[in-house]
Amino acid sequence: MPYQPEYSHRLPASFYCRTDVVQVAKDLLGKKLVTKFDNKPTTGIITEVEAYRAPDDRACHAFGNRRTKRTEIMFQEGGRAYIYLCYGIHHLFNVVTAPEGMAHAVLVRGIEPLEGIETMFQRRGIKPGAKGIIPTKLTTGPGALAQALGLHTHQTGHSLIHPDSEIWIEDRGVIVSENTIDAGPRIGVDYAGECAAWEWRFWLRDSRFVSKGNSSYDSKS
DNA sequence: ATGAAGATCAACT
DNA sequence: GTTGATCTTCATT
Repeated sequence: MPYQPEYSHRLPASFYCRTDVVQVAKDLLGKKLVTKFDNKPTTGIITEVEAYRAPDDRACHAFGNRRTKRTEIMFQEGGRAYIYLCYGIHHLFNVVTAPEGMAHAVLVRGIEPLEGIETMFQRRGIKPGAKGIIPTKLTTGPGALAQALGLHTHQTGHSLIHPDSEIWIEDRGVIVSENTIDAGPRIGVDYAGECAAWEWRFWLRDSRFVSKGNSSYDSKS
């Protein structure tokens, strides 16, 4: 059944705990991702996501329902952060979905910055472009976005629902119709056999803050 | 104890 | 288009 938006609130458990992670991934587009560390809010609209699903998805860390210390978090009830280190450098932020026992997650790959942009530039170690145009590299790509929002592996497992948590997602009432969403294969999962071809990457066609595969917005300074 | 691989990015040529 | 950085996790010895 379709999710009913709630305005001006953290997305509730009922949003995250649905069993169709592909649908949840699409529904996350247009939502507002918020972190508030050290009383510095940084926020942005989610523009690009990928779905991962155990047990049948070979690209998922929990493929075959493999439980390890790292993947354990994905088996918990939806509405938590799963953050892990990639290539020894990048902290990738995922949203855990589905009820307890189903290891599903959505990787957030891009946001359009809204608030706390100064803080994001500082964390990223880059400067604003000419005329105040925000360079897409500020928050495009999962490693970049996590750095801009101050997300780190030590926050893995943190709740997105609990009123005191420092990471959450809001519905601002942005309507994303199906025909403004594009889909394609996930990035960097060529090793995953036939699963590599699944079109479980979704992005807002009209956003600049999308990592690749969208030729009309590539590499414009 | 050891080694291989990885849901990436930036700086090159 | 190619490559180096950098380190945790997991499987194997």
